[in-house]
Order: sequence, then C-alpha cells, then structure tokens
Amino acid sequence: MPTAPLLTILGPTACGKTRLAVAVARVLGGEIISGDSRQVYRGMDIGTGKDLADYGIGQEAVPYHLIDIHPAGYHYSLFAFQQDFLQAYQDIVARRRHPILCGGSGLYIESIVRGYRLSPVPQNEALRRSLADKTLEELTAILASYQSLHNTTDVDLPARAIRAIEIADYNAHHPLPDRPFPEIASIVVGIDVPRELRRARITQRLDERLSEGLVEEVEALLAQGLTEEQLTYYGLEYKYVTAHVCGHIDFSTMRHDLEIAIHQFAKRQMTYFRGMERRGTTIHWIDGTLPLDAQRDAVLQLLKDVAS
RNA sequence: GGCACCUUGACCGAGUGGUUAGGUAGCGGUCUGCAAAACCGUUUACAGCAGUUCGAAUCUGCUAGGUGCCU
Repeated sequence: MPTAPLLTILGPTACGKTRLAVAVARVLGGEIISGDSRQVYRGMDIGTGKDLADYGIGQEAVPYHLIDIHPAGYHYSLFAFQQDFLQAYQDIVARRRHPILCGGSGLYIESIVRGYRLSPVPQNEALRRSLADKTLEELTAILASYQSLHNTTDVDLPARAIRAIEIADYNAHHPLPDRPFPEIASIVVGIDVPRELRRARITQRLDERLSEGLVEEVEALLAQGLTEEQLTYYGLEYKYVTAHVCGHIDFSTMRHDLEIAIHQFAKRQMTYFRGMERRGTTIHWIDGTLPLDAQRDAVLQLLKDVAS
C-alpha cells in the first residue's frame, strides 16, 4: 500500500481549521478527512460546528469524509475512527488526490499520526457482569494483574476500568492484529491563536450559534426521540443546551456556563497538543491571526520545504 | 448633620489574637479504546494609615468607600 504524505491540520475550537484546510485543499487537489469525534453524527450540525458551507458548493466543493456517517445517539469510538480513517485515506490516495486530516480531537488525530495499534475488542457481557459489583480499587488491581498500568485515565471510573479490563482480557487471549496500523508519514500543522483572541472568538461564535438555532437543533433532536441522557453524553453545547431545554437552567445561566465550558475545552485541547509534541510529534505552528491567504501560503511553503 | 453596621485574593465566602479555610474562575498537567470524556496540581488576600501587643486579618483610633436608620 503506497503511503502518500498526509497533511494534518489541528488546533483548538474556533481557530479556523476547516477554512484553512479547504483553502489548502483547493490548491493541492485535496480531500478532507474530519478528525472530530462529534461531527460524525447526523443532525448535530450547529453544536458541532460542521460549517459545511465552508467546503463550498456544487462542482467547486472540496470533498469531505467522516462527517454525518452515524445517526445521533450512536456511540462512536477511537477504534472505529481509525478504521474509518484508513478506509477514507486509502480511497483518496488510490484516486491520486491529496489527503488532509483536519480536526480538534487530539486523541483521534494522535492515533493516526503515531499509528496506534488497536484490536477490535467486542463487549464481553459475561466479564462485565462478573465485574459489575467491584469497587474501583478492586478493578484497578484486576487491571494491574493483566498488564502494567500505562496510564491513570483507565481507572478513573468503574465503567472505564471495566472496559480497560475487557481490552486487556481480549489481548491476553488473542494475538495482536496481523495487520498493524500502517505508518503514515504526516506533516502536522497547528493553528496558533493567542489566548485572549481565542476566548473572544469562542464567545462570539457561541452567540452566533445561538442565534442560528442551536436551541432549536437540540429541541429537534429531542423531538426525534433522543433522550436527555444521550444528548448530555455528547458534552458542551449538547449538554448545556439540553439542560436548558429540559428546564434545569435558564437561558442566561446556560449561555454563561457553556461559554466557560468551551473555554476550558479549548485550553484542554492546547494542553493535549503540547503533550503530543512532548511525545514526539512535530507540530508546525501557523499564526492564526494572519489572513486566510497568508496562512494557506505558509502551509503550502511548508509542504514544499519538507519535500525538498 | 447624628447613630449603627460593613470593607478578606479576579469573584463568592469562612475565620475574632499565634497554625489557617473552602468554592468558582484562571493557569499548568495526565492521556493507545466513551476524549466535546474523566482526572490531577496550583498563583494572587485580609481597604489605607497609626497604635496596643512578644505576636494583629482578628483589639483601639483616625481616614476613605459602602449599606441602613434617624432628622
């Protein structure tokens, strides 16, 4: 399988990733693969910031992948993303187009850039039942008996620990996948926006989304039959707007608390990207305050420099 | 004008002589399976000035600002 150079564009929410990716794609003849854990769901448009209009319309449109591929209410996952990404990537490469991975879900993007090896681990109901009554402490001990604990986020919650044990148990009885995730050489570009500007943009965009019908979008999803729990699970916009629509908080509280939550989310995204750099990924930061054309040209120049 | 009460860090809020809250926000971090998740760490105080005291955010006086009542 040929490995074409992959351009990855990442950045915190509201930094202009999509617009830059589209601008670069127009020059390169590229197609965009979304690296966003929430834009996969249909009907969740305003809250996830799909901005589909940014891709253009008609024959001028830049093709995109992994957006609107599952119904709202579905639980997407890292493993599924890797599989879906690979399929889209190979398809794009086979058609001699240029793949561009663009998104803000750090874990998802890192799983591609660093080639995480994951196996398809099905749910083990018998195992889950046997673990259901264990304390978090007991679960941690059980997990430790399978493998050295490679991180702490596995044992934050019983549900997460049980899933980690499920995976460890599966891996103990099955060989690693005979076809490991291919190493895909990628040039990673990050969009850097100064903190205060980032916050201002987030606030402005939240108000735009509210006036564009964010509340109505959530009401429509509830009317479709999605439950409050399902929507709350999706976090941020869906969590807070659902709380408002269901009468738990008033509008101004929702707007205020959601604004803070998005600011915190953007900060966590930046922390994750810095962590990626520490783990060995080179991120070429582009000044997000530059005009779009200048950002695009900076990316194109970078690609040239790397190629030579 | 008189009397009373109040003034704690970005915000909320406990503390009435010696140790010293806590929460929120902010900031930093963890990270190969729900990641828009979950979790961890953490800075800035006692309105100002003078005094009492071995020692004051805590007691006294004055000043500034605020709130209420009286006239």
